[in-house]
Amino acid sequence: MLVQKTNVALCQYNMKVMSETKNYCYQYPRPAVTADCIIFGFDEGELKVLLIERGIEPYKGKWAIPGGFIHNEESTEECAKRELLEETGLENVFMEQLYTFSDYGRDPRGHVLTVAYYALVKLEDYHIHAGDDAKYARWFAISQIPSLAFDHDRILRVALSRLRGKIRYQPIGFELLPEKFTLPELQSLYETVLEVKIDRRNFRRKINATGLLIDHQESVTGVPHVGANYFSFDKKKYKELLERGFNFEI
Amino acid sequence: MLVQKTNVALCQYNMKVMSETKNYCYQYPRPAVTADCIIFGFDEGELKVLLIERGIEPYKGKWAIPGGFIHNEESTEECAKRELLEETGLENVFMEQLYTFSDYGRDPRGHVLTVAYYALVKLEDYHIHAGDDAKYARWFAISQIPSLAFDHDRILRVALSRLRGKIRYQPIGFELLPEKFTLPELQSLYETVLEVKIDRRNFRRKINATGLLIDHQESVTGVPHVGANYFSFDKKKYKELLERGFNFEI
DNA sequence: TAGTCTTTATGTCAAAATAACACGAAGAGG
DNA sequence: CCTCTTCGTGTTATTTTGACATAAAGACTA
Repeated sequence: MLVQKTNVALCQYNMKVMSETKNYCYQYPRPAVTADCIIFGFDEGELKVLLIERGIEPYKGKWAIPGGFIHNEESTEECAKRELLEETGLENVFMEQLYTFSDYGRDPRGHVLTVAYYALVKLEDYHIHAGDDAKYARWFAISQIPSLAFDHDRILRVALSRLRGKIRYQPIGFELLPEKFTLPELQSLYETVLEVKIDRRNFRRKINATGLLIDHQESVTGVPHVGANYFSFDKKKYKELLERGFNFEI
Repeated sequence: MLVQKTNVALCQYNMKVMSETKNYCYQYPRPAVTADCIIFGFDEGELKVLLIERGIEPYKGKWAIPGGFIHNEESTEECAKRELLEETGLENVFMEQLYTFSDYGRDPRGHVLTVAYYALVKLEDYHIHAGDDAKYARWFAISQIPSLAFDHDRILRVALSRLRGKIRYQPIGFELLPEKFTLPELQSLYETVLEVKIDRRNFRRKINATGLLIDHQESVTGVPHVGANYFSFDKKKYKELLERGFNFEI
């Protein structure tokens, strides 16, 4: 009788646990899965990253890369896009998978596998949408990143190295500039990301050689010197060239 | 009393389920996680891939990329290495993370997230160790790959495109050749992987310019023509140059 | 043993790409 | 109107690339 009573209590406990907190049971252990997204921006000659301040444990109060656990039946890419939208209000930005981090011990809550993405945003777009969660989100210049939660320092380093490697061989730099930009801006972006100094004339020659910039015949005004010309990137032409085996390279 | 009896039965069932088959319960659903590995080899002027024939459902009888579910507290990289060892007996080969696939619906068993890796093996090593599971594993030339289980066709395409992109900018081709190889062999590898024809003299000039080949002053014998010289790749020197900012490029 | 066959190793030249370099013009502000 | 700042442009020397042909060596055969 005692046994039976114990069983019943245990059973009720099991039921409660299963129905309220642990509905999802598997034969083998599974890591939890998150998608995190390093969001790069470029402003005032500086490469920046959007970080959020954690409001809960673990690492409460620390800065971290935005991200979160995947929902049921959601792919990591959908998750990363959803998180980006929730955190910044941004949609339809350049986003690409970066790397998957799965070391046991990278998260104190247990085994957490994180698929990291990186996004490149035009800060002009961001200014319009910011607001909602803005209290907890902030742009940091690359040179002024605080120490981050989890292994996010490492993720950021990987993202930076990917960005540096990729910007030379694919026209992703334009994703960080306004729709219309000047050649000095573009050059400054390359110099900043790659940490090199480039000769202005040689840079222009190379860019022109691609034939992928549309000249808007329109200049910067209100500056105490001759205003630079506005250009935009010819995405359509690039796609055509791509299909014919063209390789972008700066 | 009836309720109580029912409860007890249910409880016992719960206990059984939890202890025997579903020990691992979580508050939110989690995808299962696998690590799969595309194993490339190069032999007789052909790029090859090691596939295994599935012995169980789903896709029983179909060819697939080797891989499996991660164990408790295991990282995906450890898992990929373990699977590689189990399937082929190979250790200490070049292996790199490729991409993570997580679309719901890519596996009929439910939500399965796969972190794909690719490995480059020297077939001379492989011949020594092969045996155990060899009945179910087979090398396929890239041009003769059958249709594969799950979304493994897609994974293979991604791996091929990564290999093609990377072989030009990093010295990974050497991982596919024996320790000592000839320049004609190396050229044939590049021609095969990149699907281009390269001028022999220009190729040699470029390779020599890197200064990364060690000449073994030793030639192929037993061929009805002048034997090609053996070289090996100077890994130590490459690492030194890397740290000084050197960029490998063919 | 001389001839044939196959594949290796090598150098030059023309064309293209890159790196280095300086000055005049335009706009704003004092 | 003078000054300051940054934009836009062209030439030359150097380096890199791509195209191309011939002589020598080893094995087999007649």
